[in-house]
Amino acid sequence: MKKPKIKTMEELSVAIGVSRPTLSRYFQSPDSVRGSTAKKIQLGLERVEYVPNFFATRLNRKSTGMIGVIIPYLNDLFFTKLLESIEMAAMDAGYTVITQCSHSDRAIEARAAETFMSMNVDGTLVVPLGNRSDLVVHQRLQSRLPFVLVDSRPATMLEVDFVGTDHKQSTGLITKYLCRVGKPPIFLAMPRVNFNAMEREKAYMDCITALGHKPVVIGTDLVEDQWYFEAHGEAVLNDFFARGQFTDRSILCVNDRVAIGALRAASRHGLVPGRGAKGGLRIAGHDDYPLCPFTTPALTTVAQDFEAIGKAAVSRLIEVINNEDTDDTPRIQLFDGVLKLRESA
Amino acid sequence: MKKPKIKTMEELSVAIGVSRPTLSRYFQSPDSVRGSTAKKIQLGLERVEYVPNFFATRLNRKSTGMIGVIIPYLNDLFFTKLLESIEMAAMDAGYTVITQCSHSDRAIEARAAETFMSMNVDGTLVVPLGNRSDLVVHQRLQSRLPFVLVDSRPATMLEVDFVGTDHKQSTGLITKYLCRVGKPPIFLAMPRVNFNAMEREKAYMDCITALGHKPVVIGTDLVEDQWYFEAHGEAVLNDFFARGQFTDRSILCVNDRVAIGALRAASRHGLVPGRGAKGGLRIAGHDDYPLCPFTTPALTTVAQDFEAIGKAAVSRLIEVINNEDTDDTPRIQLFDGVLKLRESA
DNA sequence: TAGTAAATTTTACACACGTAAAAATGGGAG
DNA sequence: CTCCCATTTTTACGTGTGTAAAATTTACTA
Repeated sequence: MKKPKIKTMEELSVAIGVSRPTLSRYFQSPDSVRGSTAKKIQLGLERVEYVPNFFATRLNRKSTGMIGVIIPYLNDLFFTKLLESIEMAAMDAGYTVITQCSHSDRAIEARAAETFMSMNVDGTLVVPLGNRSDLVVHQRLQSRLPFVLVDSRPATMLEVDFVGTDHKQSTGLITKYLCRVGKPPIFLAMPRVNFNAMEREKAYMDCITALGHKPVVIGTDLVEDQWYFEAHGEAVLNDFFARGQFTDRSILCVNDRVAIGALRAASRHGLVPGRGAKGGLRIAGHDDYPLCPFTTPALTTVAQDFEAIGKAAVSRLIEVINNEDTDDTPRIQLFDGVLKLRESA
Repeated sequence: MKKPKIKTMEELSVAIGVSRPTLSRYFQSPDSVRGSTAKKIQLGLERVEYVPNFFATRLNRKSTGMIGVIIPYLNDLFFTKLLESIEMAAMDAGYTVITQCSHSDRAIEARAAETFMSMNVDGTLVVPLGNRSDLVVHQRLQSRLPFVLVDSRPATMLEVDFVGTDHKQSTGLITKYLCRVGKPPIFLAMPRVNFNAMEREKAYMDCITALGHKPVVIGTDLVEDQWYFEAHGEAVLNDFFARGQFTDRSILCVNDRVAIGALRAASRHGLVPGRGAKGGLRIAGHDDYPLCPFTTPALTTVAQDFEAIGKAAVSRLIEVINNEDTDDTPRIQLFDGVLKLRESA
């Protein structure tokens, strides 16, 4: 049974026997037309194939009901989790989410911003590329429409609404834990292109210094392509282990993906990191990447609250969209990390 | 320096001193206006802040230049890789990609389809939810606009353009390899909700039978929530290993995520799977999940060609969009898997 | 320098729907 | 049964841009 296809509301209105504006009102809220009319329209809609035109719908409306989300890349379950929570929250609030991935490319990120502006999205959530982002683009976006920064923030955008993890707290938490159960940890870092990575490195330094230990940071030089975190972790530690260094230390990795590489390096050298391990080697990460429970040994880490961050970002954005913020000071929301003790440390 | 914001092309045209349609033509192709005029417009654009309205732009155009992509869920690096390749290919071809994730929910998937139809996208690429998809929705989508199925296809949609992996070939490849180097493998499957999983299971059965061995399939019952593949793999094998079963067998897992769980189960029981391993235990997967090189031991698997699949899907879709297909028979493109020998088998 | 063909710019209408204001309708009270 | 008020429906115009056809300009030739 093929229903006749109807392209415009106009045609639909003659087909059903109601005026077009009445249909318009019905689609926006079925309650806004008389019950008998609503019923008539419903019946009519069942007999034909019609979908309203998205563009025409939004063209002359004050609000488009869309939220734009910019994500730096997809091949990372952290962003993927975050995005999931954002999309769900936005959907629940009745918004259509348009996600654009910048694929680690500032030009693509800029284009995404342009797209959002031209689409008149009600607001944007942006997870920046790190210091590869074109900050001018972010600034323009921010000055044009409701804007909330998520997960990571450029040093030049401190006066903007932000939702993320309190890295000082989270990194401090695991640093202290490691100090408690073994030798003070060294820090396996990353090339300094990522704001969060830098924040964690700094938090480690502060914490370990405060505890009276000497900080040791390794892995800040670029070894592999910078987005292959696991490869980076493995490569760096392979070098050290090969020279017999750090084989009996606690190693705090800047994030779980680096830690997964670290675990790999350890196993290559016949080392088994763990809490009560004989050698004293311990490896810990940060984020609670979904695969942590399944590594060998299972990775001890600090969990970021993806769920909470996503939800908070969306609700803050909606607040700004609705102009519900009383004052002008930027709202910074930082969520605590939670220790996830497993086997590796 | 704040540039004056200009909202419409009309305003822009008076600001620059050119007629509005001339601007329209300029934006669509700067070459289509006289050089001197183009220069004048360029200069004007540098002095003001203007972005054309996305909706108005597409409203009265035959082609919207957009491609809709539906993905079942994001928390899986396989889909993430595939999506990346699709987005890049589409972008290169000059299309704007709108991605909607169905988040394992048929209602969300249906809404995404609706959105695409109302946006008049030029075509859609859909990776279905498996047998949880609302097939009526897919059918409607397919009958309304250019449509290519990717990665997995419902048994009821065999007469549709499709791009994916040749699971018979890929699974056969690794099955034969395992038979060659050790005992004939058993197959660690999944609850039968996923078309690819079912195809691989069948391919295993056919291949192993053809080789004169008796097929053994485990893990078809639902143990954990069905999208936690790793947990499923671990739980199933834990049971068997605890009973001392299959500890000296080759185990072919339906995919790498399940295999990661399997590796975990092995290590829990003090088993070390591997090529020349003492016990005879071997574990292999399917997909070449990006983390395979970093598991302990590194996972032997069959690689799917994400790159090729994504590109082929996009270029086929564009072909259909441009009506370049000579005949009416659906075009099925299956890519071969490639053996990735690492340590685990 | 005038005339003509080609290229460019304008005019005018179309796109599909939102929405305020005007007209019509329905229901209830007297 | 009639009249009036509250809803609902309709009329009419707005949204920002695409595009075919008409008008103009440009470049070139004779």
